[in-house]
Amino acid sequence: MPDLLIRKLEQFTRLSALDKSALDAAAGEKRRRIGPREDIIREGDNPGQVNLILDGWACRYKQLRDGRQQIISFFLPGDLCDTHVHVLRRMDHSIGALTPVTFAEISRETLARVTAEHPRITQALWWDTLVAAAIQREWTVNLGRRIAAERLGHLLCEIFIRLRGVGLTEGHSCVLPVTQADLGDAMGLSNVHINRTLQELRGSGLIVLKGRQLTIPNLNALMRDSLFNPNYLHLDRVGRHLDANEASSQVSSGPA
Amino acid sequence: MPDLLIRKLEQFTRLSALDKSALDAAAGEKRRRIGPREDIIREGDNPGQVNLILDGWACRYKQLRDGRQQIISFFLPGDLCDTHVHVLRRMDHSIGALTPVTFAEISRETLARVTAEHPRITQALWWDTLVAAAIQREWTVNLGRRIAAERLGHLLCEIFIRLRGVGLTEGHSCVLPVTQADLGDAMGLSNVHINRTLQELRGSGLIVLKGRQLTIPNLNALMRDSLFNPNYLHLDRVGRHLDANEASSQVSSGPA
DNA sequence: CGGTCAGTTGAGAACTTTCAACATGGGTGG
DNA sequence: CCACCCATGTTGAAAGTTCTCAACTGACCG
Repeated sequence: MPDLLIRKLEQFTRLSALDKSALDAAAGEKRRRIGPREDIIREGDNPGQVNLILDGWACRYKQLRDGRQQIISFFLPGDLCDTHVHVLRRMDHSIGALTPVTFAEISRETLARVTAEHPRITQALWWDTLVAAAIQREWTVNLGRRIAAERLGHLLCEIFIRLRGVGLTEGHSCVLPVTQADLGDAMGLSNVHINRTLQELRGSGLIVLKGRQLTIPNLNALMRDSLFNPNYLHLDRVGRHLDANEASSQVSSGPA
Repeated sequence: MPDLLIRKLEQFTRLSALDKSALDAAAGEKRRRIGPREDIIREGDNPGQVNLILDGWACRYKQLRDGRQQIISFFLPGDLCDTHVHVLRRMDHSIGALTPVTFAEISRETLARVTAEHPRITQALWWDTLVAAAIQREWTVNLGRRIAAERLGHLLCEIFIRLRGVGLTEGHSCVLPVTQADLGDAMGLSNVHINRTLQELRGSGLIVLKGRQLTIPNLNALMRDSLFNPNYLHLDRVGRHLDANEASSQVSSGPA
């Protein structure tokens, strides 16, 4: 069930029962499960269907010739990978699982049909795509201009808020099922420095991290210290005016 | 004239005379000129029309509370800013001019009409959008995992190849009309370190940089030393099979 | 001619990496 | 059940990279 995707999209706009069942059907077509460190798709492959993460964490990543490796973005449950890559001939990066991952493969055709018939889904997927782009931009700022503690704190804020948006937090806690080396690959830091930075954040009481559970006792404090501004996640319900009526209005199609 | 945009898009697919005149007309509707350090649009503003850079360099950027500043991407002549941001309510970053900039404002409605009537333009704009996203991802890798000399070399390769794609190079040379501080803001480095890194690149004969003119005597050498892999620019003419026939085929609309 | 902006230089400080060793915990085979 | 193994996390110390600060140069402009 793409419950999490639906939940995420409803942060932006309400979906009708029909919209939801269409997403349901699309996500039910084909399902796969892979283990950690396995790839969903590799650099150089021909991009095929769209993948919807149902459970587990995955990431985009790229490796340099000499082995250096950078995680470009995280995919959390409810995230769609690459709604439109099929326009390009080859993947310029890989997508791999960080934990065991269950995902749905949605064919291009199915997605095209769903969006053609459900303008509000189209609009919501646009929002999702644009937010994903905004996250990528924010990572540029994060890697370019924040020192290690801010950078890592910023990432944890982002992850917590994204997970909260799909209902995967409990109180002030959520899972953080990745290794410190993974965090390093994402933040452009060494695993050793990630370790020390986590200790620093723990020491100042900003986070509690034991095993794979992260607790952020005071999210506002962590946000402040990490110079985190949630604007870029665009959680301000642009589509709220659509809530009342089920009929969609003014939904564009095409890239314009 | 959006000649440069057309030239860029034709790296991906051929456009018909009709396609081109439609872009021409769209870009001719409204034109503005601003000086360096002026903003085209600011964080928090309501995104309006789509901007097409006709001349000069601009950038996306973001400022942190304490004044730290990061350039998120460069806009070169022929680049479109934000084909779809209107879905979002507010800009989460600013776009500003680095040099005097002339740009065309294309209204949402105009762009929607052009894409509805010209499927091949739609397809080409998709390609452009996806390449822009790929560039953003590559910057993540660049900031996260390349040391200063590689990072700067990588940027110079990218800029040179992008400018070459719109015909703005001459032999091994192109303009580089930004300050060292701008390069620092883009690469997450201090202006002092940019200065020293440029000297290092000059010293190894990889670049010649005088005034605002950049020469890369041996692009392959700079690419090798910077671990630059041009795949992410997707210049492999995916649409080549469309060249023969003027009629478009299999062009999707909507985000699927 | 003074002022401003961009570029350059030196030196010390700050941040981050590397390397190597050690600790911990869960899982597996004997 | 225990011994071992391996992945992950932790620590110390030295090395390397990058930053900051501050001064100085050169070019352009009014």
